[in-house]
Amino acid sequence: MKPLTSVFFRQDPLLCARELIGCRFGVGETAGIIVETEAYTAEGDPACHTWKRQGARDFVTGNDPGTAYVYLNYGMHWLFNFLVKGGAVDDKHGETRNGFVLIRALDPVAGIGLMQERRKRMAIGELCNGPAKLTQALGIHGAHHGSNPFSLEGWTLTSPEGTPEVLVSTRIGISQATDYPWRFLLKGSLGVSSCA
DNA sequence: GGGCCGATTAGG
DNA sequence: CTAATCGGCCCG
Repeated sequence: MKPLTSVFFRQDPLLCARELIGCRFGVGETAGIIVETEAYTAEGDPACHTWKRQGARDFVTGNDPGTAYVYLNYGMHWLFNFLVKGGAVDDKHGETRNGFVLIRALDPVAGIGLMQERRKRMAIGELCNGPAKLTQALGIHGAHHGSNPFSLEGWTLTSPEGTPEVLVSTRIGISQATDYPWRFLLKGSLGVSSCA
């Protein structure tokens, strides 16, 4: 139940993605428990934007850990990531990298009426069970790209109560590096985007 | 400038 | 199963 700070995003993206499971993510009057994440690493990961895009590589070098990386997919869907920069510290552990954590699904816990309004009165189970659904439900869009979530009015991120049980699987919806087990799920949650 | 391809979603 | 819809990248 403690507020996370940008220090949380100074660690390896895989650890970060795993530890975000069970955290409460709030934007304005809406909030949800994070139940599905995916890690992407800035180097050695063909599925990461940094693999092809100079702009993504510049984003990593030019921004602080925790910065929001928001991008438009299929010309219509905003997807939300946290920038993770483990590379600057903790070198002794060797496996520390830079990258991103994609938030793929939430269990809605607050502002459900507003979420339904934004999501065309969709059923509760369909409000945040996908990476583009949750940005719509929370009101996240391109204007948030590059901003620091911890300085945005009304944004909160707090650690779980207790210790969540986390499941691991391969990432979905991509065509490169489909065998990396870098997708994390809250055990028992029905809110995940698909499979499980 | 043109063609192609997405970290997706809602609706037949 | 497919349409929707647009920014990046890779050519030429």
